[in-house]
Amino acid sequence: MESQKIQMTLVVAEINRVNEENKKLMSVLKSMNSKCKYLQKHITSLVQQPKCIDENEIFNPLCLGSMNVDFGREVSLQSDQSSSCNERGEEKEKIAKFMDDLKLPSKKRKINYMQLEQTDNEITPSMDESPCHHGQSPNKKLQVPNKGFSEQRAAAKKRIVAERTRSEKSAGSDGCQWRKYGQKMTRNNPLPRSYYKCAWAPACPVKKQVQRCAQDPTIVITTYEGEHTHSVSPLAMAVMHAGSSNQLIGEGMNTENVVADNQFIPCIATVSTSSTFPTITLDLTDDRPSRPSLQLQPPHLTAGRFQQSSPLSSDMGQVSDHNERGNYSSMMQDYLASIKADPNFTAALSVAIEGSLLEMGDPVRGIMPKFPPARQCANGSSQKAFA
DNA sequence: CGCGTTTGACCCGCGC
DNA sequence: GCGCGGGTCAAACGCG
Ligand SMILES: [Zn+2]
Repeated sequence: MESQKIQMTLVVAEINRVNEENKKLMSVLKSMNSKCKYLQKHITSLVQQPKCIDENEIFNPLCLGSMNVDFGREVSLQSDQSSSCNERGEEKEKIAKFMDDLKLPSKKRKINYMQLEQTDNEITPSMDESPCHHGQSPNKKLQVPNKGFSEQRAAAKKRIVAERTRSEKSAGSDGCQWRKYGQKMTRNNPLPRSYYKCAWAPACPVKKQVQRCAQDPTIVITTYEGEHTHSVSPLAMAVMHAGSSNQLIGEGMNTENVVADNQFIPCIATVSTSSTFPTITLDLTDDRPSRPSLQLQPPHLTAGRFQQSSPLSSDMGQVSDHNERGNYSSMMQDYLASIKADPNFTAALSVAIEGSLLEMGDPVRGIMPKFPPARQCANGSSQKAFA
């Protein structure tokens, strides 16, 4: 009898706790919905504006602010509405001044700008030179010559997202499985750069580069390139699409300027068009204590669906936070990240979730996105798998 | 022994 | 044409 009473108390407490969480979730969903609406409205208005890029436009970095935003379909963002095409002379001067401010070797200031189309944009990492601000320096490799536009444009179809994280905050693991295939010392950074390929599917073209910041080795800059050819975990999705799903905070002379206000993913995505190409940098180094760090290791990993020895285990992988694995909080973050990654899905999901939250106790079970099965990379030589 | 990582070699594009 | 630098390859290595 006494034990039943205790059990009853526990159950009531649990119900209360779940109710509280439900309330929190409801408010989060509402806020996310309003943000989604705002973003979509914003995008719609931007898309309706006439493009200021024409076929002959070579030097107009302000127009290069147009970026690839993947909201299920690809749309274009003109990141600076105020800069019209009529002001190019003035803007050119600004750019020249900015480049001077960068104190780069003269050869590196020689920039060729490729034209960009709505679905044809490249978001570059500028992780070389890697100062601890959001990388803005032009990268030699990323300079695109005027010649060979078709090739460059084909290459530009690759989506590139740069992510800046603190290593001690689960920065390296992002819900995807990676195999390291190279490491290089780079000219402008005493710390090596690591090269990873997606190991979930042999044919998946996605690569990522990981480099620690020279001035603050705890900061890791991760650059993702390409789109997964397979379904990925919501976390990977969130990272790969975070440039569009996170609100943007501007810096530099031509950035999308929206105050970041995200309680669940402490990420500031910076879209910088001050350098050669627009850059999306996801700043996960935010230390605001009230905001839990992004749990980049999805909860399903705790069920042993991944190999213990992640490819990241030797370097960046040591940052995975085992203490919080599998707890409810991280699950919620994963879940929210996945929702944020797909705004089109958000509205429909939120209605369904809203209903289910009112009826059910568990707000998460049954609505987690489907994962691909963990793949053992056991098909012979790891190198040959990508030959 | 299998698998992932390491690391020197190689390739390629670019600037001079 | 040459040198430099970044990216990739692949044999060697190490770990479980
Ligand atoms: Zn992949």
